Amino acid sequence: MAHRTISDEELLGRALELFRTYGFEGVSLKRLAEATGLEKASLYYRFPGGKDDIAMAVVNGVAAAMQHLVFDPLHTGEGTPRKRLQGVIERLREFYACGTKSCVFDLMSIPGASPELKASLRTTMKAWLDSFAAIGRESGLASGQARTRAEEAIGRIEGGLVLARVMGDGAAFERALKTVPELLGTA
Amino acid sequence: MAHRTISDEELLGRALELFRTYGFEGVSLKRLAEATGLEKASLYYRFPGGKDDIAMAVVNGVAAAMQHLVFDPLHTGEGTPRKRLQGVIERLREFYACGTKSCVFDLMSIPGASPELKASLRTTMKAWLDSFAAIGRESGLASGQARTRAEEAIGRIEGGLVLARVMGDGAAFERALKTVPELLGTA
DNA sequence: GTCTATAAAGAGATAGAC
DNA sequence: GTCTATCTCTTTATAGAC
Repeated sequence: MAHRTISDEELLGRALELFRTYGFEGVSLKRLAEATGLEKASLYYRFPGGKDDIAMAVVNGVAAAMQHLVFDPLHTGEGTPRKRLQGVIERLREFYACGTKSCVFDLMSIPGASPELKASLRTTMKAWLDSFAAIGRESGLASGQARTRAEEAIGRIEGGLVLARVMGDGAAFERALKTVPELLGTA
Repeated sequence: MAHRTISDEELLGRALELFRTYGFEGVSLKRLAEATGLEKASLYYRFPGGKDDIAMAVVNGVAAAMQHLVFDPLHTGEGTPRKRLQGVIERLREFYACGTKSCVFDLMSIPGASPELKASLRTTMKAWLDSFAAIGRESGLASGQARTRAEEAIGRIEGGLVLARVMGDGAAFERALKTVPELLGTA
């Protein structure tokens, strides 16, 4: 079958699912080709840098997703901080499929990934910390405590995802999400 | 050079460092051979199942390490719960090298690892949860809350390790460790 | 118990047809 | 813009010498 085109968005979405499932090192071009319905050579045409290039595009896509799933609604959205944070938590629950899907920050931040990729992950993580700290301040926390609590909340979420993966049960992630409003002062 | 023997303990220690650095999929037999000073064929002689076999032995070693670094001192050790937990936290700090080393529960619990390996990780994680819950109860927490807090503490530790890796700075792990005594009621 | 050598499969990468 | 074909290097795994 010739010319089985697939949009960049669809392609990168499927690549994301592979990377967050198998980890950076666990994803091969063969797997990417099977998941996208393209041959390896076609992937090289669209992403000349090969796997690193695709992984970078995936991570940039995640950064964009975090921007409009989390950062924008928290910062420029309507309603009380409490309501905005509730909405963000709902979107995180969906993004991580109730704890059944792992975090790309976790599985792609290991050696083997390019320095650029790791830098992008770090930048997005910083933005997440800033975003949660801002909502904490808006809810009345002092600046220093808002930073501490933002790290605590994100740590709980990431740790909950690890626990959920190890235990084979998303419940630990759900419980972690529940602690976030109190940590950020919107409970 | 012939017959460059290495003890199982030393061999598995070096393998552990590889697995917790590069993840399960990122470790090849070539890397294991280089790190241990043995040829690949020698590794197959000692671990006939190859990489899966070595990984399983590594994870069993980690289970044993957790037993005498964490579970035994918490359960049968001397001193107040507060003192025992302090000692355990010190040992965890050392085991994770102040947040510069990742958690084997995290990096080895992905597809690619054998079901037996994942089962062993889960069993050890359950033991960790039980151990922290027991110290919480001993410190006066109600049974249900002790379980919740144990998961919270381990989640914070695991999340702190993920944050430390992503940010390239162990500080997030150190801050996570600091929250543990309060969570378990020994602060 | 470790070595050298090698086979077979998988991975990354490119050339050239359509 | 995707395909088939191919090349090289890596990885897993085994056979047989010492």
